Amino acid sequence: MLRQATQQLGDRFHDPLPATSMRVSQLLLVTLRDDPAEAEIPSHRLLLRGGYIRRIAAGVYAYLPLLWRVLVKINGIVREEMDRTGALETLLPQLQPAELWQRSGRWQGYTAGEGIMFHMVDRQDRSLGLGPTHEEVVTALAADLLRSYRQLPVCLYQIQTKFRDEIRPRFGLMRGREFIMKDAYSFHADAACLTQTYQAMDLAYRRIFLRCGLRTVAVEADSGAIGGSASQEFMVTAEVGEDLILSSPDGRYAANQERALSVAAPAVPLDDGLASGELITPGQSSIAALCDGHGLAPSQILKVLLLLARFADLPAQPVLVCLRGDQQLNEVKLRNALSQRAGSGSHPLLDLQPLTPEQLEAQGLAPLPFGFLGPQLDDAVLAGAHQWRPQFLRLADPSVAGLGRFVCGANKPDLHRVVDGWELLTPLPELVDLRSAQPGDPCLHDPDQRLVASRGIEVGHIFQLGRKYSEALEARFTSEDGSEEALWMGCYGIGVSRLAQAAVEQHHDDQGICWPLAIAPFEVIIVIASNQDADQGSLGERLYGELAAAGIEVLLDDRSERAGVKFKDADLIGIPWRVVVGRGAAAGTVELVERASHSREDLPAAELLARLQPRILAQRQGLQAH
RNA sequence: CGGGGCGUGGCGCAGCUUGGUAGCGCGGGUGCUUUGGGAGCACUAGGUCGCAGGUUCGAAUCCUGUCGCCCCGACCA
Repeated sequence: MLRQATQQLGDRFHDPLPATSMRVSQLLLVTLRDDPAEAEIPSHRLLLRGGYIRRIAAGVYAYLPLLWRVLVKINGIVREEMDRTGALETLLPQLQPAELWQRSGRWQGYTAGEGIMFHMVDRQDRSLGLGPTHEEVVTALAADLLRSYRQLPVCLYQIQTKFRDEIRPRFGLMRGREFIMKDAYSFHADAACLTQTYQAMDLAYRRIFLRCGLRTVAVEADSGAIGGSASQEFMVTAEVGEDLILSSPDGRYAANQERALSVAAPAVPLDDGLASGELITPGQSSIAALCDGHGLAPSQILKVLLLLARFADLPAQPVLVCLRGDQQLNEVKLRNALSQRAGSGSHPLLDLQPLTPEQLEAQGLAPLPFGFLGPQLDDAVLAGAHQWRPQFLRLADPSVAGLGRFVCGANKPDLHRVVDGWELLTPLPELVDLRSAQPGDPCLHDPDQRLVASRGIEVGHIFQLGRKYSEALEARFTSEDGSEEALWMGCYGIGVSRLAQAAVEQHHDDQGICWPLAIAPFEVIIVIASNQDADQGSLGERLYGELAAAGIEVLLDDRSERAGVKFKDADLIGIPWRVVVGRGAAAGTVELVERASHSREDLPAAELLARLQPRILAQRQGLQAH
């Protein structure tokens, strides 16, 4: 009786072949014929249609069995390469006490304002957060475990689900509120050792992405909310990427636009045609209108932006920014400049927004002539503000300091002025790099090189953190000379679930996904064209057993569907190699098709393994390092 | 958070303007036929039209509120 029951179960749960093989009939494969309305970009559509993911809530997805196999493979590659660097795998808590984050000074910044940390209060009234990253936890651990320079360096890593309450989750796994990330943290006795590990991670990352079959580019990056000095991002190049990459054609420079530096194109000199002093500009409140009205070039105009910065535990700070008229404000650079000036540890920047007439009114201040503002705008306009600091923080991009004569607002409606030189302005703003580098700008390293734009999906980011967290959380060790010092730290992330989708974005066609073999859920799919045909059935089964026994990850489409359905599904889910057992089965021949190239050949079934195995072994290596 | 859009069977959608008690395609089930690129015919199951109020003899449809989801933006006025 028991034996009979086990036999019945046998078909379904006790396939005698290795676990690397699988029958489609038992895979719970649910593909969609129509494009789901929610998906915009190809990779998102294909993952939904191919039965890889299902949405559970905004930015929250179930990873179905096929995708899980992909993720496990990516994790495997990540693990091998991290282990190769000597890093140690761990698993850290997702539920983290507020206290740790308060000690690092990030609790407010991550929970208030545009904060991205999910947080809650437990029944004992303790505040907790769901980990968006693990610097605090790992540094606290390091403080506990690391005492002597003899234990250093050490690197811990984990592959873990992270939580971020994104302003706008989008594109499926690309920007989710829950996602899988590999994060690593290294600890060192000195900066030189940190640099060494940082470089080792750079190499490990390049290997990881090559092995995953991804074309990536490494770019200089802003270190953002994580903090620290040097930082580099790894971008999967793709049209739909959310990041703008600026790079030089000679390959010597590449940076995220948030961070990119360039030489501003020279300004057009302002000739003497315009008299110095007041310039009547009725209704000309924009750069474009001003240029049209007076035959000016945007680079001859100095524009003024007013913003309001809110810091924790400080009055709101009005900010006056001067930029050349043809340049764009880089908000990331501005935020960094503001954070530095406020002492980001104790007073993190919570919010930065353009100053509005409504806000002025709410402060009990007189309206300002927006569109006609100039750098000389007096602090007196802020006098009597209810909650603001009554002085502007005045910043200017260096490109304005190079201007000779220029036009700027006169701080009166419908009026600008022509100024003979930057040094005539009072009070003189502080010069800080605030402009966005643009495609076409000359490069710093070689002005003959012009920046070129491309788009990328950030799949990895490495940072030299320095001692920011170890100092805040008092993670110290005893150095060789007996003194107590804060640990030097680095941190290194890879978005595993994002990487899986980025791979689809880079490898697909009209019919579906074309997985790089190294991360494909299966390496080969055997399609039995007609289940009714005994020859096909038995040959398909035989090849299935043969490939599986040879250690190849093989999927057998044994469903009683029509051949067309199976072909469509095979293309959609994107298994790299397809073996069709069809009309030639009786004569012992099969068809071998490569998914990505569509190349096909007929061959005797007896030769299949010998033909396929070398290619699969080669493709498991991923892209070759160049 | 600002703007726009959408919530109708598992998926994709129509119906709403002009209220009268729900429909199409795909998918599911059964049967017959078919069988190398998402088959055909027949039968069949499945929806209190996101939710809550309101107007009305009567609401998927009109009004109010609310929740959810998607897209754009959140920088130069």
